[in-house]
Amino acid sequence: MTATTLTPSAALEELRRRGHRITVAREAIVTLVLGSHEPVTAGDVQARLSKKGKETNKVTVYRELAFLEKEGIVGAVQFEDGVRRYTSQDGGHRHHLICTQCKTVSHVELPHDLDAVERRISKTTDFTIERHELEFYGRCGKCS
Amino acid sequence: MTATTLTPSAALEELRRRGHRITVAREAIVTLVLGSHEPVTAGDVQARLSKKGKETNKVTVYRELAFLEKEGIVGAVQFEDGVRRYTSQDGGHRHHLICTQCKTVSHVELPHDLDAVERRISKTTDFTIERHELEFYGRCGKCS
DNA sequence: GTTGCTGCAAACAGTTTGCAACAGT
DNA sequence: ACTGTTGCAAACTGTTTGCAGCAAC
Repeated sequence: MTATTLTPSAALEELRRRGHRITVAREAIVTLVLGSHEPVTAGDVQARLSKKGKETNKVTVYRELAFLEKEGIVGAVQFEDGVRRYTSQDGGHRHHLICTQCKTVSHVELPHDLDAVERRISKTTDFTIERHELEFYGRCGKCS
Repeated sequence: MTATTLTPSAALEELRRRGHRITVAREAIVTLVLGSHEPVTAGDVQARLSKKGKETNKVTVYRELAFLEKEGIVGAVQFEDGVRRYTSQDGGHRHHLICTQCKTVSHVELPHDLDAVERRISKTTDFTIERHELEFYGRCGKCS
């Protein structure tokens, strides 16, 4: 459900509707993150903007990414290097396949997600699950 | 399999057998981490040592934890705050239940772990899974 | 013209490194 | 006495905060 792809322009329009300003930096960052297939770090974002001649202060990048996350435009994940990564949320919840060699991140979607596992935990503990985070570490096709 | 509990003294003996020295700091840190039921950060370790009157430089704590991980005495995990945590590895692989309110971490062990899920991924992708990391975020019994 | 957004400097947390002194064997 | 281990200072990375100026509306 709600697996519709959020385009950069739709996202910007939604932000404007909510009373936020559409600045050069905001537009560039929204476009970049929503257009990327892998989760990107603040550093990635700044570097890619810079490569396009759009120099942006890193503080602005951090603030903008936090803002977009708060507004629900992008999602955030964190792997074991402890660095925050941002990504589009198309297609709902994803699990990550992280190559320990080349560090590339790809996705899998599981048909029933972890429904069975979560049901079992609800039954055996008094913990109320809100969400989960699942990453697989190993070797991608190119590195194995 | 190999769900035997590793006691601090057994761990220290093993380290000595491998030719490492048993120093005051090493003994204290091994005992502390293996005796803790929740994963602990380097900061936790230093604070608890300090509370016992065993002041230890934080650099030593970091180095010792890294050493113990390399030697396979303790395991490391990282949640979404990006802080490294160390824990005993008794009972093999664990999944974490992290309360978003009180930050307490507890464990679950799943009877067949994620075997079915991993088999499915092996079948549908060319990724070779070495291990996985699964955390559930939500509310613990006390906080719900 | 408001006021949200940006950039700079500076602070901050967690972690790592270089090197001299020290302590376990 | 050898050399692994420690502690101190200092660097380093990722991230956050305070504040004055700017730019989107």
